[in-house]
Amino acid sequence: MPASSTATPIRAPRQDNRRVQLLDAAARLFRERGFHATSMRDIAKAVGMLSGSIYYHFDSKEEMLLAVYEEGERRVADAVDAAVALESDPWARLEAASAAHLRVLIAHRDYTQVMIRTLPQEAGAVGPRIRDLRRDYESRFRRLIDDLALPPEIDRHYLRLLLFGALNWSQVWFHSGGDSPETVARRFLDTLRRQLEVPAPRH
Amino acid sequence: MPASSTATPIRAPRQDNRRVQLLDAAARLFRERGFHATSMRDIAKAVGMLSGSIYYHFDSKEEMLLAVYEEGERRVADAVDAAVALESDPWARLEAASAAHLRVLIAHRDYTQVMIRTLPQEAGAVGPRIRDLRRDYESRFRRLIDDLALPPEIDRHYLRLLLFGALNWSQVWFHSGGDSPETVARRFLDTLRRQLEVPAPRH
Amino acid sequence: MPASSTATPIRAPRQDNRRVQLLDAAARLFRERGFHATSMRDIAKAVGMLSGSIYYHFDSKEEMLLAVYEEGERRVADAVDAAVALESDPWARLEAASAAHLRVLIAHRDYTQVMIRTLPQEAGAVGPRIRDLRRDYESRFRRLIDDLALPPEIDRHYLRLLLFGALNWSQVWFHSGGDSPETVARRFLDTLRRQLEVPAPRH
Amino acid sequence: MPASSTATPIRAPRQDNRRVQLLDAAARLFRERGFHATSMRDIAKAVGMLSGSIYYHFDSKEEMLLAVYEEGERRVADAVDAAVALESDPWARLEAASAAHLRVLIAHRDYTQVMIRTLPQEAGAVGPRIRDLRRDYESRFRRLIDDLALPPEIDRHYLRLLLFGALNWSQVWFHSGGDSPETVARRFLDTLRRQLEVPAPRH
DNA sequence: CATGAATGAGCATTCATTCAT
DNA sequence: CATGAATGAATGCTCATTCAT
Repeated sequence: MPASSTATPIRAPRQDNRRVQLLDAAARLFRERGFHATSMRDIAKAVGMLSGSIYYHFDSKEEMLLAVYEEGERRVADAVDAAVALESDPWARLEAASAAHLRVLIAHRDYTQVMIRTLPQEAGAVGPRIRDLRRDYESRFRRLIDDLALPPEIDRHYLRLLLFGALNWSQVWFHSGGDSPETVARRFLDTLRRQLEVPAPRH
Repeated sequence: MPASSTATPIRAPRQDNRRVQLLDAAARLFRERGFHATSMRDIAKAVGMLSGSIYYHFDSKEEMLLAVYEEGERRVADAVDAAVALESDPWARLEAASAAHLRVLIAHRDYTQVMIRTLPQEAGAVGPRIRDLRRDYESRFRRLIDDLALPPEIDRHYLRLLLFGALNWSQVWFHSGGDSPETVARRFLDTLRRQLEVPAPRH
Repeated sequence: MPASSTATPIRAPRQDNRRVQLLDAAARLFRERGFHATSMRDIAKAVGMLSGSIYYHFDSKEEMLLAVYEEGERRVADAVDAAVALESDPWARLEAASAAHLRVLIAHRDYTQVMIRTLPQEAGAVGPRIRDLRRDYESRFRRLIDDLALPPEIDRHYLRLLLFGALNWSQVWFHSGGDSPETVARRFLDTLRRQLEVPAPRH
Repeated sequence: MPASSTATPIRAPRQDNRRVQLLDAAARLFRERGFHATSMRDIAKAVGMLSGSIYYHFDSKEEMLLAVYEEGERRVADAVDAAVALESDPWARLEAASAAHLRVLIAHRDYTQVMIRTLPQEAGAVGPRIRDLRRDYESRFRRLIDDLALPPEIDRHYLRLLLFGALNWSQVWFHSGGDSPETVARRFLDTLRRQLEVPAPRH
C-alpha cells in the first residue's frame, strides 16, 4: 500500500536530491575507472549538469571521494551490525557478518569499491579521515574473532587477516552469475573451521 | 673479455641501461602514487631525463605500465617456481609457494604492487594482456591446491580464493617491522590446516 | 517618530541599510585585494549574504566599483571643501586642502584607495564616469594653485603635478605610526615654499 | 655597416627569444589591463602560442609578473646609474636621475608600470621579492638627496617623498604629446629649488 | 529581500605526446 | 640518445550572473 489517498504534501522536501544523484554518479565512475581517471566533467555529464555546478554541492573532488567512502562505510557497517544482532553463537555471528559484508560489497559495489581500493595515501587531504573510517569498520571483525572459542595455538590476528583479506579480495573475482554471498561466506567459514590436513598414510 | 669468442653473445652485458632505470623509476612512482597520479615528467625527472626522451625507450605510458606489470609477474613467478621445486609434500609446496609469493610481493614491492592493484579495466589498451598474465600466474596456485589431499566436502575453489585473496590483501597491512613473509605464510597455512571449531560442550 | 509630521520625509532614517553594508565590504575588499581579485562571493560572505542576493542592490560588480569610487570622491571632496572654507590666505588654503586630502585618504582608506588606484582604462564600462569624477576633484587643486601669488618663472602646472602626485603617492608609504596627515602636509608645503638651493660658495 | 660579408654564423644563437617575446607581451598586457585582468591565454595569443606552452618558459603567471618587474627595475636602475655618473654637482645629479627615471618610465612603460603599480601585497608569493627590489631601487634617490646641501630646517625625508611620489605619479598624467621627461624633471627640480613664497605686501 | 541552484564561460595549470635538431 | 620547444586537449576549479521560489 504505497500511497495514502488523502493529503499528499504539496511540495515534497525535494531537498538535496541532486547531491544524491551526483554522489551515485561519482561512486559509479570511481569504481569503473578509478578516482584519478574520472573527471568532474564526467560526473557532471552523468547527471546532466555542468562541471562547475558540482561545486555548489561539494567543495572539491576529494570531498566527493570522502563522501562516497563514508556512505559505503555506513552501508556496510549497518548491514553487518544488523546481521550480527540476529545471531548469538560466535561462529554464526562471524558467518553472518561475513555474508553481510560480502552482500553489501556486491549489491552496493559502486560505493564499497572505493572503500576497498582507495589507499589512504592516495586520498590526499582526506587520507587521514579515510584511515579512521577503515579502522573503525575493521574493529567489528576484530571483536567477532575475539569472541570465538579457538584452540590455544591459533593466532587470532592471522585468522582475521586471512578471512578479512579473502573477503575483500572478492571484488577481483566475484561475478553475479556465481554463488551467492551467503554461499561464499559459508564456504569460507567451513574451510576455516574444519580440519583440512588429512593424516598422511603411514608407510 | 667476458664472453667466449664463438657464437654471438645472446645478450650484451648491460644493454639499454636507461630503459631499466626508467622502469625502476616508473615502478616506484606507480606504487607510491598510482598510475594516473604519476606523470611522464615525474618519471623522467627521477632518472635525470626530459619527458620527451622517454619515448625513445617506450612507446607510451601504458606500455610502461605493461612492462612493469610483466617484470613483476616474471619475478614473482620465478620465485614461486623455484620455491616449489624444492619441496615434494603438497602442503609444504603450497606453503613454500605462499611464502615466496609474499616475499617477492614485499621485496619487489615497486613492481608487484602494480600487479596487485591494477585492474585490467583500468589499464586501457593493455588491459587484455594484463588479464592474461594474471590468469597465467594464478594457475600455479590452482595446481598446488589440486594436488592437496583434502576431505571430500572441502571446496578447493574456495580454499584457493581464501588463501590467494588473503595473501594479496597483505599489501594493505604488511609492514617491515612485523613478522617475516615465511612466518605469515606458516600462520596462514596452519590456520587453514587445523581444526578451528572447538566442539561445543554438551548440556 | 523621528521626523516632523508635515512634508514627506526627504530621506527615510536608515533606508537600504544592507546596501551600505555591502558597499563598505566591497570597499574594504577592493582595497585589500584589488578589484579583480575580489569576488562577489567574498563581498556577500562579508555581510552574511549569498552572492546572488547582491544583485538586488547592485546591477553588477562594476556598478559596485563605481559606487565605491563615487562615495570616496564625495568624502574627500567634502572634507577638502570644508577645510578650505576656513582659511583665507592662499598658501594656508592649499595647506588645509592638502591636509584634508591626506586625512581622508587615510581615514577612509577603503573608499579612497579605489579612487587612487583604479585607472579608468581598467574600469570597463564605468571608466568614463570615473574619468569625469577624477577631473572634477582635481579641479579644486588647480584653482587653489591658481590663487597663489608666485614668482613669474614658476610653472603652476608642474607645481600642481608635484604636490598632487606626492600626496597621492602617500598611499605607498604612509603608515599609521608615523607623522600625522597635518604634519605631512606642512612638511610638503614648507619644502615647496622655501628656497632649497644653498648658493654655492664662490671660489 | 650592419653586416660583414664573410662568415655569418650559420645558426644564430636563437636562444630564448620566445621567452623575450612572451615577456614583452606580458608586460604590455599587464600595463594595459592589469595583472589580474590579463589571462595566460591573452599572453599566449599575443605571441601566437597556446597557453600551455608558456609553462615551458615560465613556472607560473606570478613568475611572469616577477620577471617583468625585475626587467623593469633593471632598465630604470641602469639608466639612472648611467645618468648620475655623468654629473658631479649634487643638484645636477638629482635632476639627471629624475630625468632618467621619467624617461625610462615612459619609454619602457610596459615594464615599468608594473613596477609602479604592483603593490607587494597583491603579488602573492613573489611579493617579498618585489618589496626588496623596490627598496633597492629607492635607495638611489635616498642617497642623491642625502648628498644635497640643504638649509638645516628642511626634512630630507619629505623632500624625497615629494619628488619621488610626484615622479611616479607621472604615469597618471604623462602623455607623449606634452613636455619631454627632461623638461618635466627640470620643472620639478626648479619648483623645489626656488623660493616659492612671495613675501606678502606689507600693509 | 533573499535564497538555492544552476549556468556557461573562463581560469591557471598539467598532461601525454611529437618532432626537428 | 636525448633535448628543446611546442601542441592540443583536458583538468579541477572559480567567476559573475540569472531566476524561480
